Order: sequence, then C-alpha cells, then structure tokens
Amino acid sequence: MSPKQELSQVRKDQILEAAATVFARLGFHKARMDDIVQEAGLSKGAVYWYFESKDEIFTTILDRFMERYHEDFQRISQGEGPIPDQFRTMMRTLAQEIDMLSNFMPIIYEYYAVAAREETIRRTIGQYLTSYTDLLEELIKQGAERGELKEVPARDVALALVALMEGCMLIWILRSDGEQQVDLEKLFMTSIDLVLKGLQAGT
Amino acid sequence: MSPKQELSQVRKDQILEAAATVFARLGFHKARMDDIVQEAGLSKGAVYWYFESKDEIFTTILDRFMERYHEDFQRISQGEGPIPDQFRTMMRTLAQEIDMLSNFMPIIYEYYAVAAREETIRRTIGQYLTSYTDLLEELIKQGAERGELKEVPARDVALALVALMEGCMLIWILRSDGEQQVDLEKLFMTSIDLVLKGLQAGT
Amino acid sequence: MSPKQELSQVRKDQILEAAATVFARLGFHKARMDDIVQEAGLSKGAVYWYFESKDEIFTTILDRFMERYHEDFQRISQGEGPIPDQFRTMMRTLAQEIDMLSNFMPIIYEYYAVAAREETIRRTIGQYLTSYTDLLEELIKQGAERGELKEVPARDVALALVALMEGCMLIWILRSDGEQQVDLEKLFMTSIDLVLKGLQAGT
Amino acid sequence: MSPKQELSQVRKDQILEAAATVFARLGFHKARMDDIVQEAGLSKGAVYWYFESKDEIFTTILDRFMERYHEDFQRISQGEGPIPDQFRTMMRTLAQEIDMLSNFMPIIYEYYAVAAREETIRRTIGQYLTSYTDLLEELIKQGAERGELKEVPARDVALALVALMEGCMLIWILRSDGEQQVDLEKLFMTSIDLVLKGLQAGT
DNA sequence: AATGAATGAGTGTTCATTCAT
DNA sequence: GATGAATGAACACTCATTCAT
Repeated sequence: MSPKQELSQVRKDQILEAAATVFARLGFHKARMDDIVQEAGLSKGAVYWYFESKDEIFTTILDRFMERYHEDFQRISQGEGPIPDQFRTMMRTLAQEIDMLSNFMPIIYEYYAVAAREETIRRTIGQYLTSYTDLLEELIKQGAERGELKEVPARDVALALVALMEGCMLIWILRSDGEQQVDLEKLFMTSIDLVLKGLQAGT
Repeated sequence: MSPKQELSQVRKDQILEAAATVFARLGFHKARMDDIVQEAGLSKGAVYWYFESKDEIFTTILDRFMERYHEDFQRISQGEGPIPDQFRTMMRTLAQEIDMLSNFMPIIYEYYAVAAREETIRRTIGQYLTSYTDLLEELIKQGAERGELKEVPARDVALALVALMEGCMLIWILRSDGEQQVDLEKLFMTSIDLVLKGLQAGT
Repeated sequence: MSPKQELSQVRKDQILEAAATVFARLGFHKARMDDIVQEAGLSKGAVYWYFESKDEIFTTILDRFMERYHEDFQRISQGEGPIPDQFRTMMRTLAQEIDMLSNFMPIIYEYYAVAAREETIRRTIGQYLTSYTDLLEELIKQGAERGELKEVPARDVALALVALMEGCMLIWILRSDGEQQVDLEKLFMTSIDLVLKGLQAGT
Repeated sequence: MSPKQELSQVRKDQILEAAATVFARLGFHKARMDDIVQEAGLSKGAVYWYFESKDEIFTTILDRFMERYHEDFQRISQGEGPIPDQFRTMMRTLAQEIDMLSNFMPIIYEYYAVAAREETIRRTIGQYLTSYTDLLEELIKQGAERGELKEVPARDVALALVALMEGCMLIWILRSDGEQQVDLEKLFMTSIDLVLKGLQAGT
C-alpha cells in the first residue's frame, strides 16, 4: 500500500472511529455531522471527502463491526477437544469479547431496528446470521458423529442457538443496569449449559 | 365512562393506531407528524389536543404494546397439566399471537434501540422483562416441585428462557424473507424442546 | 372565492412580489430564501407552506410575467384603423408598459439564459413566442388584404418582427446606462418605422 | 513567445475550452470547478494556477467570445459592391458563423442575464454593441452617399439593426427545437430584406 | 374540540478556494 | 508547475410544535 493510500486509510479509520463513538453516545439520529467532525478533529469537508453521507458512514461502521464479529466467531469456533467443551469455550470467549464492545452495542440495535423495516439491510444481516448458523450446524454434526451429542436436526438446533445468543445479548443490553443487572458471561454459560444438557441427554 | 370520555378514548385509539401503522412503515424518526395526521384522518391540532408530542405517542404505543403482550403472557402461562406441556402450549400460543402482530414488530425494535441507550426507557422495558422472568421462574419451580423438571437455579434458567424467546423473535424478524426464511412457531418449538430436554434430562 | 382561498391568494402574491423584488435585485442564485422571507415579512415555514421550493417560486413568477405580457400584447393588438397605425400604436404602448417593468427585466433574461440550455423551459417560452407571432401574422395578413401592406410571407415577417421587438428590449436593457443609453420607445418606433417602410414600399 | 509562455497559453486555452463546454452544458452556476477540472483533464491546483477564480474563467471566455465575434463582424463588414448586397452577404456570413457556435450560445445569454443586473459587465458588452453600431452606421452613411440607400438617421437605424440581429439570435436559440424551429440564416435574410426594402424604398 | 396556517431552530450537504507537499 | 487533500462558510429545506380562529 502506497503512503497515500495508507494515509487515506488512516483518515477513514479516524472518521469511522469518531463516528462510532458519537453514534454510540447519541444514536444515529441525534448525532450531527458536526459532532463527528469535531470528534474526528477534522473539517466537514474532509469528512465528506472520504464519505458520501452520514448514512454511508453508518453503514460502513456496521459492515466493519459485523465483519469483525464474524471473524471472531469463526476463529473462536475453530476449537479442539470435545464438542460440548468447544461450545462452552466459545461462549465464554465471545461473552468476553462482546463485553468489551458494550459501548457500541446500541449502534447494533439501531441497525437491527432499521433492518426490521428495510429489506436491503435485512439481507446483509441475514448473510451473517446464516454464516453463524452454518458454523454451529457444523459443530453439532461433528458432535453427533463423534457421539458427543445426540442426533438432532442440526440446522434447526443451530438456528435456535443463534437465537439464544442474540437473545442473551439483547437481554444483557436491556438489563445493563438496575437491580436485575445481568452478567453476559453468566447468562451465556447458563444458557449453553441448559441446551447442552438437552443435546447430551441420554447419551 | 361518559360519552365525552368515550369519544376522547376513541380519538386516542384512532391516533395511536394510525401512528403505529406509520411508525411500523417508516420508523420513528422518518415518520412525520403529518404522516400520522393523514393516516388518522384528523387535523394536526386534533392530534396535539390528545397528545403532547410525537414522543408521547410513541411511548404510549409501546406501553400499550408491552402491556398487552404482558397480559397475553400471563394468561397463557395460567395453564394446567404437566409443566413441560404448559411450556410447549405457551410457546405455541405466543408464536401464533406474535405472528399476527408482525407488522408492528419493527416498532418494538426501534424501542429496544432507544432503550439500549436511554436508561429511562430501559427501566420500563426492564420491568416487563422481570415480570416475564418471574412467571417463568415460577413455572420452573413448580415443575421441580412436581418432579416434572430437574432441580436447576430457577431464576437463571428463567432469564435464559426469556433471552431465548426474545432471540427467537429477533431472528424471526431479521429473517422474515429470503431463502433462509424462518417460521416463528417452528423456531419456538425447536428451542423449547431443546431446553426442555435439558430440564428433563435424567429425570 | 372563499375568504380562506382569498387569504391564501394574498399570501402567495405577497411572497411572489417579495421574491420578484429580491430576484430582480440579486438574481436568482444570489437571492437566498431568507432574503425572500424577510422581504415578504413572513417566516420561512410560511413561504414553504405556499411554495415547494425556490425554483417553484421563480417559475411561478415567470409564468405570471409571461402571461401578463401576453395579455398586454393581445389587448394592445386589438386596435382599429389602418394596420400600419395599429403597429405604431402597439409598439408605443408596449414600450411604455415594458418601461415600467424595467426592474424585473433581469429576471426575464435569467430565464432566457436557462431556456437556452433546457428544453423544458424553452418549450414554455416557445408557446408565448408562437402566440405573439400568430398575432402579428394576422395583422400583416389583414394589412395585405386591406391593401395597406405589401404581400409578404406573413409568417416569416411576423417572426422577424418578434425578433426585432425582443432585440430592442435586449439592447435597451444592455444599454440602460452609460453614454449610449437607449430610449426604448424611440428604439421601438425607429425600428417599426423602418420595417413599415419596407412593408409599405411600392404600395 | 518563449516555449514556457507557449505552454502556459496552451494550458489556458485548454482550461477555457473545457470551461466553455461545461458552462454551455450546465450554465455558470450549476457548473462546478470540479467539472471544469475533469473536463480539462487537469488538477484543481493547475486550474487555479492559471486562473484566479471561477469568475475570471467565465469573464475570460466571454471576452474572447466577444472579441472573436467582433473581429468576425469587422472582417465581414469590409465588403465591396453595393451596400445592400454587402448587408446581405454580411448577414449570411454571420448566420453561418454563429450557427457553428450554437453550442456556446447559452453562455452568451448567461452573460447577458448578468449584464442586465451588473453595470460592470453591462459596460463591457456595451462597448462591443457600440462598435457594431458604429460599423453599421458607417455602412448606412456610405449607402446614403452612394445613393444606394435612403437618407435616414443613420445612428438610430444602425442601432435598430443591431437590435434586430440580436433579436434574431435570441429567437433562434429560444426556438432551436420543436415544431416552430427556426433557421437562423433564413430569419436573418428575411429580416434584412425587410429592412432593406424600407431603406431603399422610393429610391 | 378542531383546524391548518405559521413559526423558526436545526442540519446535511455543497463547493469555491487554499496550501502543504 | 502541479497535485489533491483539506477547509469552512453558506444555504435550501424540514418538521415538531404553537396558536389565532
């Protein structure tokens, strides 16, 4: 990468990071371009030199976010040892990583809210969800082959697991304070153990 | 209720229904008061006569929505027979009811998105979540007492179940079209069966 | 017309007059909506209540202008007596009317400049030009029938006359000051006399 | 001219031609410097190296345009033979030259539109108009001296002729398409013949 | 109760111009 | 001479809310 391209990338990152911070703090709609501009320490023109619009910034952030999450998921699912243990390790690791990103979670849910309404966005998310399901399905099948898990309709169960994980994250965010505060890792472990018991039952 | 109060209530409902439709279609931010006014077939002044602000309309819709959902939940959880069967019936019934409300689900997620950032809203939702958890916890405990379910930390498992349900709904919305389209009832049943196996395992 | 419609018309006129004044002073592009708003003594919202955009205001002004000019032209061309005299009277009257509108002429030329580039606008203007040509053609034909003018290709000559008039106005505007200042009425009369001599020659 | 100056001139021409094309296509206000830069195949800095501002580019184009037109006019008016024939030849030749420049005519009218409002520009144009008038006046006087034209107030008639020519061009542009499409040469010839008849009448 | 005209603060985006390299 | 990233003032338009009638 040439120095110029490199600088260009630096600037883009600079803007995206600033924007992510602002979006997380204020939400997409309340965030003004001026906020992003200020947070990035650049001028308005500079921001618009690198991005077409506020929307593009938002979308780019989400793309990167999803991609990163996807990579994490993939990496983490490349475990060894018994499948049930892999599941547990996976969940624990994920919980820890997500915990660190808690500041940015509101952005995700803003995105989901849009996705619930717009097909285009929904499709993008759908691809990620499919790939998560694929990964889990594979693990479940392996578990069955090795005799570590019961024979179940792997695809359906995988989808249920994805739902479970998304649900845990949602509840975690929605209960991030107050008396009923939730600990993501604990919730993840409780949930996976519950399911694993079902998957191992009678083995 | 006096005729006047009654008319007043009719008008409010009229506005709320119109607003819900518009919010579902456009989302809270893109929806303009003019859209609601038009959809309701009233005048701007009339809408502002019954509601203080756009925010109040939104909040009121959500309150009613949550309340209704809560009543459903409560009613449905008043079953008879073995606890596992109650769980299944409950899930099936819920799935069917929610399926009918699918048009309005985007509103819920918009609300969640706000909740992820604002404590006030979060608290309101939190109360509902707590009450759901309470209901499920009670069922789990009953199941354990009757020997129909294993002994488990009821509260934690109840929360995991709430997470599971919320996750299922989220996935269902996010995959409401495309090749990987999801059937809510099936997803609910797969999920609850998975968990029930765990809860009954070794009994 | 109901009182409401009447008020609405008053407001529209109020805005159009203000806008015409501002456009004449600053030109379309330099004129800001705020200038129009201020000149009209209304609020921004009010202006946008009655007009969709700055463009619409501009177009509306031009439409009215052209229409009025057209009416003038038509009225003035309804003369009596010998055709050559009618031509002279017509030119004199037009010159006087146009002279009073001199402040607004820059707007017309701004419009012509756009018309030179955009077909849509050109078509609108074209209709007016055609109708002017029609009127003059008719007069020329009458003149020929009555033996007051020579036989000439009426349409072509009519068009030449329209060109002459437009040219006179343009020169008048372009030479509205300086040593070579032009008097529109005199220019009109010189021109029409010149042509009339040609049209009457050898009669 | 040194090679350096020569290159400099080439660059300037390159920019002016690109700008003229863009201005003709989009008009002065809608044309962005970026459009000119792109059309010229140069960089922004380069354009600003040769020209102070967008305005300067515009003004320079017009100056050259007017100058060229002026030279044409002067050259063409240097005819021989009877004055009426000279007029006809002049008009015909002008019509042909202008026809070739039709793409750039919109720029002229943009300039006129500005001139209608700004004295500075008006003065510049005025000088050219005066020189045209001078040329025509001279021809008319010659014609009168030679007995080829009637005695008329030469200056006034010359101005009327200029108006006529400008009017023809304006109508031509404004009717460059549609059913009533105008042929500039024909319009010019019709007009000049009409006037010449007047100028020769009774001779 | 109801209307809808009126308000005006707020904001995303554009674009001529500059300047470090 | 030339590049193109960076600047920032400017501006059309939106829309929740108000209020005279």
